[in-house]
Amino acid sequence: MNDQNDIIPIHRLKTACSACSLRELCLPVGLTSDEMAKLDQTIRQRRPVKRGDVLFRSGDPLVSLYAVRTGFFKTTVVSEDGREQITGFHMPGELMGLDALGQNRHGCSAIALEDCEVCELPEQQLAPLSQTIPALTNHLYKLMSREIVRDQGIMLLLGNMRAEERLAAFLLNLSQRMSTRGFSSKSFHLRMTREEIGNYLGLKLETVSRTFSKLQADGVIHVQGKLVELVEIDALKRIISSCPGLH
Amino acid sequence: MNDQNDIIPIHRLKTACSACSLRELCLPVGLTSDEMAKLDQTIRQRRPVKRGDVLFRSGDPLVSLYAVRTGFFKTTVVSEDGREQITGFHMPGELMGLDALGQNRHGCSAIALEDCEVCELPEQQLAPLSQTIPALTNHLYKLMSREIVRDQGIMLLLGNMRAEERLAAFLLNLSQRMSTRGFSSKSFHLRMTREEIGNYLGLKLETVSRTFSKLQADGVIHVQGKLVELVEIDALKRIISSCPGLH
DNA sequence: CGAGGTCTTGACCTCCCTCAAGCCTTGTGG
DNA sequence: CCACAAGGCTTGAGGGAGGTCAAGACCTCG
Repeated sequence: MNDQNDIIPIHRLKTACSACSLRELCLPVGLTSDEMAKLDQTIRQRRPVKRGDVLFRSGDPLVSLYAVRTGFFKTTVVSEDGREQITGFHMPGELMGLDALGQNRHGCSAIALEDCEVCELPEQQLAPLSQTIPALTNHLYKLMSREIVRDQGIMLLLGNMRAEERLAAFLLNLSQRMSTRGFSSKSFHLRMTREEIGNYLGLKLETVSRTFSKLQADGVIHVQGKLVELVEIDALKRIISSCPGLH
Repeated sequence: MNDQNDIIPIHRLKTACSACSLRELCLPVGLTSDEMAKLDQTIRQRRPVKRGDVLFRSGDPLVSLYAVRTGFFKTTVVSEDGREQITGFHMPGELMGLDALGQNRHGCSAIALEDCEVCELPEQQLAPLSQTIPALTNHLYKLMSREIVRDQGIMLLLGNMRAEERLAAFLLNLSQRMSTRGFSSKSFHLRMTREEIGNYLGLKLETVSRTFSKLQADGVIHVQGKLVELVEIDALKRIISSCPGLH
């Protein structure tokens, strides 16, 4: 049936979705190798993005959806008067640009926090591809839906939590995502500055710094610049689910 | 071609999507009358929901998507330790439950703030319907995408704005949505309590009350219990786009 | 008409912000 | 390879926006 897909041309081995180490996290999830081959044909792989580069800007017309292949991105929204809010940090295997499907314009900007590579799914291919791969439609629904759930979680964090809880939740979230990607869940490099962490969490950079110091003094984590080690993960979890202000 | 759809049975006149006053806001947007007829056949209209009733609960398996037909809903997420965050207030024509498509479980709870009616789109019909009405797939993408953009806007509000700005943004948002539905944009009833407003905006109810009083003292609005009149809409807009804390 | 929920207002307090100073890290050009 | 600049981080001191606690007024609905 799909035997022609069992042999992948050597020269594509390194880039094809079907051979990508992220295929279980990224767009191809749940596709047959037949379907994945179709996907491979429409996706432009391994486009490099330099640190600091803007992949797309809020307001730009939607050209493509982007999957992070390597590296780290942040997405930001900006209010009329210029206030910026970081809405997410994005790791390999995560899709960016879903918020643009509504108006065919990006609602946020994506900026590389380090040298990155992205895979590109042209918007024009989206409708035809959805027709030929019904599972993809469904998968995109799921991804968008998960994005909504994620955002709602952040709303809870911003609306209800104190500084220490926010930072603990942030670290645990990073830890969990690192481990999903096969990295250590206990120690990792932060790719973003204190200011960016603070912006994301609705705090000032000084508060982030102070809270890191406090967590370290409590023996819960160990911080050295951008290197973080989660010493007592359970204690971190206890921080977010203990609620002193609750009756 | 679709002449059978030009005549709508009398007994359905009041309930069919094709005759609904919200059809330009709700799911049917952009559908042909042919397509709308198909939609009409799968949607259960006018299911009543009593004030205080829970339409669906976070964690419930996804049965249907719901469109508000009349009345007002809130959706809430709850953290493990019981903290609640209101993630949105929902007016006629708005769809609820999109966040459940990811895991086939609801990620938030929907509670009626007054006696309501909802229209119900069974989840099982979603895939087949998407096949027969390609425009619907696209429309659902757009709705979900818009939800993401909306949530990002709230993140900006929660992360960056002071109490007065949050409340001004909240009132302007309500005003704009009321006017889209043909109601006055200058005065309306708040269907939610001060506590619910505060929870949504990341403030305490006392702060909401105080801020209402201050805005009234400044002559920008007039509040009498749940009745609000926006006296100086431009002044309200100026509040959110003036940023004293910005350099 | 009374009870319970809702709203307002005051007084006080706390958590986080602001401002400031100094240190550390990183990268660049002499 | 070092010097220096610039950005990033830490820490302290003080202040302010909003939270907390409390009391009383005002709905509204059985």
